[in-house]
Amino acid sequence: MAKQRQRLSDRKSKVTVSDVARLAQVSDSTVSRIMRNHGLIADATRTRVMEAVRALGYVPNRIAGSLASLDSRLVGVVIPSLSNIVFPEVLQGINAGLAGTNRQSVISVTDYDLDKEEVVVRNLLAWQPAAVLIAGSTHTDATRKMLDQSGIRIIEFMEIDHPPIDMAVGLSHVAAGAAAARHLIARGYRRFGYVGYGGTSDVRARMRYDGLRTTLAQAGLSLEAEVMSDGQTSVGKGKAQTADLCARARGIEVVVYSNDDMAVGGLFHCLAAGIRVPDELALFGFNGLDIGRELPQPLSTIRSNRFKIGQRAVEVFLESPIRPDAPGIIDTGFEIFQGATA
Amino acid sequence: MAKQRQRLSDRKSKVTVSDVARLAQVSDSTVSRIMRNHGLIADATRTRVMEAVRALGYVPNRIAGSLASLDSRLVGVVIPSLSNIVFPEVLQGINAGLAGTNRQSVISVTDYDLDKEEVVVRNLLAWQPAAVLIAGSTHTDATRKMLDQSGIRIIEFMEIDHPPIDMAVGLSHVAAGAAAARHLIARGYRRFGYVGYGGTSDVRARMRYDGLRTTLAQAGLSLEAEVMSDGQTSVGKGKAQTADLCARARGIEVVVYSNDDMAVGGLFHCLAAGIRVPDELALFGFNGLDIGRELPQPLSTIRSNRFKIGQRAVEVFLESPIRPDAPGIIDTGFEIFQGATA
DNA sequence: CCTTGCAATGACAACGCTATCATTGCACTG
DNA sequence: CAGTGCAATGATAGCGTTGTCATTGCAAGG
Repeated sequence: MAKQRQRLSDRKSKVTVSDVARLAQVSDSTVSRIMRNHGLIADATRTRVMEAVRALGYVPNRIAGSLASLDSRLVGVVIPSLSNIVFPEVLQGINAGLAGTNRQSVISVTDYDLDKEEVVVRNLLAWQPAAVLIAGSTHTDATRKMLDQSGIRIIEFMEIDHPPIDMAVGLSHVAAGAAAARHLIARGYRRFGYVGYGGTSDVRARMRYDGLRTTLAQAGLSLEAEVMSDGQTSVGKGKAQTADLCARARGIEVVVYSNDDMAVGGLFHCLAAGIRVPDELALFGFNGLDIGRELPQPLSTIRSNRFKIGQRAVEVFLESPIRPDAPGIIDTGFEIFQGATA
Repeated sequence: MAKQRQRLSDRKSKVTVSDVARLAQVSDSTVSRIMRNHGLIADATRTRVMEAVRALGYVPNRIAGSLASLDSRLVGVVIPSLSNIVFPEVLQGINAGLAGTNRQSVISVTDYDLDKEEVVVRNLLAWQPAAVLIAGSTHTDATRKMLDQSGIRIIEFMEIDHPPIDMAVGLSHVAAGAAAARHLIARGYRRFGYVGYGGTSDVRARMRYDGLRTTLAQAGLSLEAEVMSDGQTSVGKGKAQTADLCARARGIEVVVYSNDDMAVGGLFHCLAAGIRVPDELALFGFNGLDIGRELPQPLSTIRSNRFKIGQRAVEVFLESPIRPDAPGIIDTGFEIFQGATA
């Protein structure tokens, strides 16, 4: 005779398939099939079972289901930040792509910390996701190895400047920085300043910066003044750092910003300080945020398409859930927005 | 002799506890204990097992673990939107509260749609979360029933104007609307306009609106002009609707906005149209977003503390993971920010 | 009336881990 | 040196589903 130990003394009185099956006078299998809409079921049976489901308030346990079917229906998403609006925008694209699918996203935030990213990825993989969508291509070796060995689809989004583990969806930030330089040079600017944030932690901002500098150098130009700060982007920092730059440097014609938040702050400084934009000082951002377009003078910037990046990343997975032999890259591009500040 | 069917022909060659145990010459139990840091383990054994873990690249399967321990370590989070920056801010607070815990958040978005919320909640509960943090107190009956019957902690955040299922953490939006009215009346304004979004879908914006109107009415005043729009908040809408309102209404002294996004748009309109703020037209927002503070004139508004709301919501759960007998309310308050636009 | 074929349902072993109880071995104690 | 206590480890039955195979019952066909 079996021991029948009480596994957990305070067992939650959870309703299980068996409870439903008993009430509806069918087997567990039938209930399971009905809940999953899978296989042939007589109408009468379906009705009877659904009544039992409602009567008992049965909610299938996806944890057990995932274990049994070896399919969690989860898509892991790793982003560096929630306070930088671009990532919620990507998440919207991801959710849009996932809508109508039976898959669900699980989001983790790394705070731009690669060690934290490693922890976060390990925890994510423990949930046996069908794919991982992760921002950027810069990871610790251990992270990269885990992602690679998982065998599932790994979509690295936002940037395509580095060789991906599996697939990269985004834009070239080096190219974007270079394009900004060429555009501004073509518009006659020669004396450049730079205002940025994130120091070394925001790799993509850094790549744009590098692209900008390199292209300026090729034209015999340079950044005559820069003000960088640590931590998160903010309009406030953009404002303060622009004030700082104006105080320090003479004769700067145009300031390039790491992104639109900072640039908006720059414009606010100019408005408050009575600096005429773009005549006295021109401003150029990056991202093409909505707010930039609504400013009294539309912000000159480069538009990236975050929503599309998220959506496209999901599509890649949905179109081929199995990792292909060779890595690939999808360039979602970018677009210079003329605006009125540069 | 057992049948030993091959469950899944294409079995992923996953590494399991047993593989690790075999390599390290210990039992499954010991590996499990080591992975969970639970129970007494000899140093030598721990080292040997961890080596095996590394050698095999073992990642514990939390789905199996959750099923066995009947604890998913998940906290479900339901929010209406990602594009309204306030919700990512709450998420940050939630993540902050969860940091250092072994719990993980799972986020679902409803797009301000109560039917979608019902689906989303059902899917969330299927993952057997230890708690659900959900924005707002307005749900379908079915949603409310599911949440209630789950027996787990249900923290409704953002608003405390309705009786909660279990616990509500946030502020009274009716009171905030009323406070705005009193503040502006005290500052001498008599002729009010309103610019809002979300129609009926953003219940909290609606409550602020109601609080405002009621209090104005008590003072014998009313909203002389209003412009409402559907869908998501945006600076652009605030700008356009303010232009609209200015074109339509004469003699309005102050415009109250459903929130800061819209108000910032309003200020941009005034800047572009040469309307002097607050002399010709005063503006008053809601939320206390960072950007409002950095404007050339700081936006007059009411600060709510989204980060704190998220953090507090998590704390409630962590402090008592079991649902108490009686519902409760935690008022995180709000604060009028004088600013320079009203 | 006996096959065939198929729609409908049932039985039961996985899935990978952990809670529980059982066992081992060794340092002390008296 | 038997007895005691405890640190360390092992064995195993679930956890609630689902995939697979088996079975049932009934209509159609000869």
